[in-house]
Amino acid sequence: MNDKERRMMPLFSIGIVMKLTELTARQIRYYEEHKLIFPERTSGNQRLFSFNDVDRLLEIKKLLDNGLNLTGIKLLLDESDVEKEKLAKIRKSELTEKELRTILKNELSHPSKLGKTNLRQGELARFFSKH
DNA sequence: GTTCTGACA
DNA sequence: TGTCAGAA
Repeated sequence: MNDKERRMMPLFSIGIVMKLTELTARQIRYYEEHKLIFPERTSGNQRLFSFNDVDRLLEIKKLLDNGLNLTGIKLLLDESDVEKEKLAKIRKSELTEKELRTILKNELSHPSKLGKTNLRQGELARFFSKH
């Protein structure tokens, strides 16, 4: 079982997640209604949260403190997920030279969080020295 | 005892 | 968002 599968595994009850995130059950259910998290359900219809869900909830909590509304947070989280996949591929060297060039080109014209927080300096430097 | 959905002074 | 009801 790889890391991705581990992070997606449904493990925690809402009670556990409440303690882990210091959010109320009401808030957690509300965020699910608004498609910010996707917990599984037990045969008895009780929510089961993954490590990923907990991570997202902690991020949501932080973003809420910074004054963002749920819509903005959803956009950021979705975008963040896309970038995480890019990084995962880059780390596993699954990208072809052509794809690497495309990503770099896009980053130069439309800088995203890839070049700010997600990408570490070393990784960015690697792009430039690659060719 | 815990969690679920729906509703609202 | 908090909280209560009624059910699972």
